[in-house]
Amino acid sequence: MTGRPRDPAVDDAIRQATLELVADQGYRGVSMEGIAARSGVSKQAVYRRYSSKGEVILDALAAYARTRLPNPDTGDLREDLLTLLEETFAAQRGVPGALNQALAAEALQDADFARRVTETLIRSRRAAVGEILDRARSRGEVTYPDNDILIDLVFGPMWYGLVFDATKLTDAYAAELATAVTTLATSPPN
Amino acid sequence: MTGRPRDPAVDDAIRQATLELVADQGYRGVSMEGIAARSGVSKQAVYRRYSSKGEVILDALAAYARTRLPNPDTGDLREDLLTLLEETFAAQRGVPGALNQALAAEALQDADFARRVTETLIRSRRAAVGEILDRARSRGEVTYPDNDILIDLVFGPMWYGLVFDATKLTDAYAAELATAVTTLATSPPN
Amino acid sequence: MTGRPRDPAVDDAIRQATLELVADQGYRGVSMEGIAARSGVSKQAVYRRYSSKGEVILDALAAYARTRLPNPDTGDLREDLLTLLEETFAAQRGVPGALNQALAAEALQDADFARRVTETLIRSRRAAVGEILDRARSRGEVTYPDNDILIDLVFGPMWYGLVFDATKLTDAYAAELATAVTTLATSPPN
Amino acid sequence: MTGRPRDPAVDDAIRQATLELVADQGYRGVSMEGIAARSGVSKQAVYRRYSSKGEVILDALAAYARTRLPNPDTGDLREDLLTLLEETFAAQRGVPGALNQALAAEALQDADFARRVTETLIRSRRAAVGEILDRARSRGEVTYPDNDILIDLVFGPMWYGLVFDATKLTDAYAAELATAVTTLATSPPN
DNA sequence: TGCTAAACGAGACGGTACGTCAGGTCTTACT
DNA sequence: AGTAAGACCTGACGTACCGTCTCGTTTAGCA
Repeated sequence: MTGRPRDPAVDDAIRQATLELVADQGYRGVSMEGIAARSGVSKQAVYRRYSSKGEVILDALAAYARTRLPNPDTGDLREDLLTLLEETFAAQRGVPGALNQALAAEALQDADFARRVTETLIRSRRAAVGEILDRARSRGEVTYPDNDILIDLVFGPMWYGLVFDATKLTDAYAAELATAVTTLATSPPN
Repeated sequence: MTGRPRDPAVDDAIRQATLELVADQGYRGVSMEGIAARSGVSKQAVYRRYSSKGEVILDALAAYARTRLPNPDTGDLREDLLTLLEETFAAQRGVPGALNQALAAEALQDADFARRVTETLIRSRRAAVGEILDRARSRGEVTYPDNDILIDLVFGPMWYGLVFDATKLTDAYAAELATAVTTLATSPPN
Repeated sequence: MTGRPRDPAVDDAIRQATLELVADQGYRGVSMEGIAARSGVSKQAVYRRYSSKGEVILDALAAYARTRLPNPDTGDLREDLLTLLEETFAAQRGVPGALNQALAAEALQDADFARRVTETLIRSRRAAVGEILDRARSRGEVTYPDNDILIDLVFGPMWYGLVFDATKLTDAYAAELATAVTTLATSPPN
Repeated sequence: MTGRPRDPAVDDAIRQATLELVADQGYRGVSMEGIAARSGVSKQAVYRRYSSKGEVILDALAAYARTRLPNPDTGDLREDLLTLLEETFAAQRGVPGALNQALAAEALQDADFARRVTETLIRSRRAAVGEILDRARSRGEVTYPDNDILIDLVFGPMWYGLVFDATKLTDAYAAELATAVTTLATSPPN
């Protein structure tokens, strides 16, 4: 039942090759064939681990996310949001951005995959913002009743940017967005 | 000297086949090969008109957009936004939604195409919201200084939804979003 | 120094699976992978015993041949040849025929293997005919000077048939061939 | 209805590459992939013309055969047979021999293909010998009643040799075989 | 020139078979 | 009892083909 254990070096090589390919050529340049070739690994070895291109990308991205999920707690809502957005946007301007674009491209082609992504990645990112809001709410900062819509307002523009113009995601834009969301969240109830 | 004029029936057949394919099978089911086959037209005839799959989709979508760009003017900001969002979301749940998803998928794979889409489609949609805001501003309703970020907050969540879960774009969600943006736009300056 | 002895049940399972596969699906259906799978034995266990597919087949066939090498001695050349050909052809219409075809296919792809087959199988089959001829020669029946060519005329048509049309190898054909070879062998010298 | 005509240069390149591969590496070295690669042609172009490896080889061989089917007519049976056998064996020692081996290997794996080969190649080769025999028969040389078995005795040993030892097919062997078959064909009826 | 039909090179797709190798477990014989 | 050799199973691995597909281009001929 045991058999030869999977070679961790192979796992790493696949992930590494995926990162390189996405970074170099974007989603268009990524193929199962190409990943295998670049990583010096057989196609079998790739397909044994992942059933599709999307899974490879999702896993590569998850590996990133595992190491650094920002969860600032400065005691000030706007500051927290700003920190999170700046860090997140900074990442989106690099390799993780390309990975996210690839992920989105896959999700657009496969509803099932989209659901998997939501459950794997999106949920935890949303939870991070949720916690920031909840903390601020317990401090009495937040008056807006609905967390969900606030979270959509935080991430929606990011994906909008990723799809059509990733260069938009600057620190300045993070500041504007943080201000807007904070303003809304703390607006006096009518 | 001019030669045989292009057959408009061919144009229509291509557009029609594109719509059908997107409607039936989503972006994954769309290919230049398939469009030609379904429309009963040669591949050459397609490539003579469009340089890529993206262009076909963009054109098919532009044809839609030309006919119905909502620009409500009820005299009330929230009402205007709500109307626009409801109409837009309704469309996104149908064929234009699938087209937009296809468009996004293409844009994610080709930065140049993304720019073209921005200039062709996105700009005019944003302008529509900009006009709504400007009218409200001239009525004294809007206090928030920055139109751009408000527009991002209107459209960002829509694309976010299109990528990961199109069913999210309900009338109820339109209402929540309209409320949120209106609240922010009309929040008292500090 | 000694280690665990090889399990004879494994030997049997391999041979049995090989026979079944050849019988069911012919040479095309035979693969080392398949033999291992069908016999419920690991690939290692097969490769430990045989270095190639050809060796497996050769061994399976040798097991057959060991049990029944016809060597009729009726006191009449034609009768002897007829008996031998009928028995041989009868076998060729069954599993041993499929094995011989597989053997030929391997031999055609590997000259070394062809030589091994010649030394293992072909030589003894030829010897059997050689003895029939020698006995007839000692009775004064055979006048033709060259045994080798006579033996080629006995077996050549069989392989010709195995390659292109195994159904040809009927009793009637055995009779015609026995007659022809006998006629030649006993033809008056000029 | 017309479409672009097939490029004859592609046909030639495929045939040429096939010949080279068979000559260099034998049947084992021949693959559809390899043929395409060596000929500098796409796999599609090969599959468009031939449904299998066997068809490629059959066609390459047919092209050979078309140019030189020996049909000697010296007025003497043995002389005719000898000429035909010498020429045929000479060819078998070269590229056509390797092609014939490849053909046989395919035929052994696919009964349908074997039938096709029989109808395409084998039949005409047998007919050539049949004509020689018929001419001799009309001269009163041949007394043996059955052409078919005589033809089997001519070709059987050749295929026997091709399968297990192609070096056997020398001029000396051709002479022995010609003598044997002539002797049988002209043996006095009993 | 527009248009259809089909060929073409390129290369990804998902899969199979080859022969090898790495981790375990189990069986024998020699200490 | 302890140890070492080797059989054996499971399953991973790189290599090489398989036959199919789509892409974007090209070539011929009809309208």
